[in-house]
Amino acid sequence: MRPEKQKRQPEAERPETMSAPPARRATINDIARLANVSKKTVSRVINRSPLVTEETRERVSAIIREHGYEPDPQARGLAFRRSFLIGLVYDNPNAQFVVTMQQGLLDGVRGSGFELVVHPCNRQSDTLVNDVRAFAQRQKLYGVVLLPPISENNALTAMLDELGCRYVRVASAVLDVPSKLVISNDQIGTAEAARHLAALGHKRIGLIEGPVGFRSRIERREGFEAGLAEHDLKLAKECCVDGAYTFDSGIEGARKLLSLKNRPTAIFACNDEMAAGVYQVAREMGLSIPEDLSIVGFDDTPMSARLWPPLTTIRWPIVEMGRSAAAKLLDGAESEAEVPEAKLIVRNSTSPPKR
Amino acid sequence: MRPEKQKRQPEAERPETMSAPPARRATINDIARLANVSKKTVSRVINRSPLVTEETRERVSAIIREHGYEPDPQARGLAFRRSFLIGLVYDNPNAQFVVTMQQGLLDGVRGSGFELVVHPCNRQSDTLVNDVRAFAQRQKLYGVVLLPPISENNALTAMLDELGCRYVRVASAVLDVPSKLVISNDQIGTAEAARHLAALGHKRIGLIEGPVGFRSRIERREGFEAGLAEHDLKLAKECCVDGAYTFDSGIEGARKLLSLKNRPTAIFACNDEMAAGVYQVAREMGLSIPEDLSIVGFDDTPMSARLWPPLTTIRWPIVEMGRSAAAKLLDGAESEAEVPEAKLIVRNSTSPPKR
DNA sequence: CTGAAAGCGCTTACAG
DNA sequence: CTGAAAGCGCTTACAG
Repeated sequence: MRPEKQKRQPEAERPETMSAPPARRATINDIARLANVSKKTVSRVINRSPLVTEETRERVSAIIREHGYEPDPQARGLAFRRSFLIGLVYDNPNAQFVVTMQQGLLDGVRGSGFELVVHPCNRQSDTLVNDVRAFAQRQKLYGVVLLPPISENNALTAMLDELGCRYVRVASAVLDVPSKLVISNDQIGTAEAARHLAALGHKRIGLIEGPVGFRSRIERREGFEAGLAEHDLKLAKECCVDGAYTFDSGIEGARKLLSLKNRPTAIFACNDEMAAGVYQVAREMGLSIPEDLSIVGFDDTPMSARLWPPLTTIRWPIVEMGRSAAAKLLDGAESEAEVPEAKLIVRNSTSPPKR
Repeated sequence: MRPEKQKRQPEAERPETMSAPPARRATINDIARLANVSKKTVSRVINRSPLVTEETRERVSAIIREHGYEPDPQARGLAFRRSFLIGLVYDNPNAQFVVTMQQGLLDGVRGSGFELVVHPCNRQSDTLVNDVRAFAQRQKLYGVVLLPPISENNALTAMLDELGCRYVRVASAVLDVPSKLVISNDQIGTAEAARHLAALGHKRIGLIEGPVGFRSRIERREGFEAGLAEHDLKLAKECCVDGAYTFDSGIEGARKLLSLKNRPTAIFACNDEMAAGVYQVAREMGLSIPEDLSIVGFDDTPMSARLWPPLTTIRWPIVEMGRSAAAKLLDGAESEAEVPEAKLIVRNSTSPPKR
């Protein structure tokens, strides 16, 4: 609360070039008067109530259009006891993912009168649930979109249920009912990556996993193993190392894998950042990519195409997932927006193993 | 408007696990009753009006705290004829910049009760101004933050003035009064980059510029030339090529520069994306970095450190700029938040020229 | 199918 | 310094 601020020098802030205050916008009362109906009837038209004769609806609609009337979301929200705001709650270090998701959500929300309010937060914080509760409660959010990994937090969704606040989770596994879930199907992409490497002839393959506690860690690994299994390949125990979806953890993981006596001819890093770390270690060790080492990432960030050689990686349909999340929030389960599958983008970081 | 949606199966959406509806939150009336004052007095306390005795203020504040009362921003907004929402209006392809800026803005807004509503838009669209007007008007935005390059659009700010909607522009040049401007001082960073290259002994230096029409194009170039001038160096005409802040434009620019008969020993690309394009061309041509070609970028995106060799680039204080923008919007000109200067991050893409 | 009254939770403008 | 009344622009619950 910093409300006194707006009272300070209220005139001084008005630049001299400022023209007369803008004409008052039409309200529901204006429309009602002009249409010769009660405001309640205008309200019914706004809210698409069936309890209006076609003729009345036409007349009122015409006047609404004519005057460019738009109902005030604030007033409407106050009466509805619910705002027209959608909260985007996330704790994701991947800026590209967040911005792309925002774009998809905004796509899905376009023309609906809803707005997107961003709310980054800290997964580690022990006030996380209370923070989000305060946010949802204070703004009387219409709904919330939860991005991974905090979309996996059931304490969060339990709190939202308690509040009666809708939500949609974007997640890599079936963590909820379909109407509250947009699933990323990481397995499909990682299985394809595994098939690709196997088809190239790689037998000994390294895996740098996501962080423990992230659902995507499990999904990506399982998909990858399933893909290998189709080629009767298995991941050697020593060829699996932990990662944290960070560049540094990719470096660390690659060091471990590439210092193995029998070192892998290919490495699948569970995201592009870690794959970039593998590049770095390969360079330090004088291994050339892909001749000495094939590398596959996950995300298809812009960076992946800037690396040298350009990285083979998995692209997932983030924009479409965002659109779908918005649709589920606004329209409920009824709208099953199409979300294409993740797919492998083959570039130049993969080739058959030497010899 | 899709208001009928929320009426459909209102019960069905309530999961069975859902506990009783949450206790009604305290309102101004509850506090007034409990404190034995009128709601107007509570309102005065909320709004830090001086017209309340210290004793009354104490008593009311205690009850507010005790009940965890928070005034409803929607109701307050309706009465104030202004919301507590800040619009972030941008058309910037750099996801990292946008997310980092969001973070800074949110930092600056924290605890104030204001929220950030994202509104990406299209610079090219001829309905841009009307789109933003509708947005600001409909939501009765408290204020708007404009990111480059649309922060340079005076039609936009004129419209906002006309609406009486505060704004702060984030821009690379003095485009407005200080209270409405957070300046990025690109010149400081690019001058340093020039000095760095000159000090290394480069004489023939190439420049890949930003897109025509972007103010940062001019600023970055001028700073760079100023830095060179300190070492009595000048940019050869044929060594300046247009860019568009995209990877592809960096490739194109680098091709031109590196096919010059007397080719530059160093290239300054006006952002990291274009610098990545220069890497690519250098590789294609068999030039090694930095031995055959030194490269400097601008932005210090995470990618810049993943390139090989890691890119020397200019880091600007995006978070601090965001904080400053929020402070200016909320507190007015009075708060002159500190914004550090841009600075050169020297990595391994620069060295003295060969021979 | 339509509307008058009351209310959502605040603040304004006016008294005192 | 404090408060009763009216109002912000909508919707709810209730009549008819």
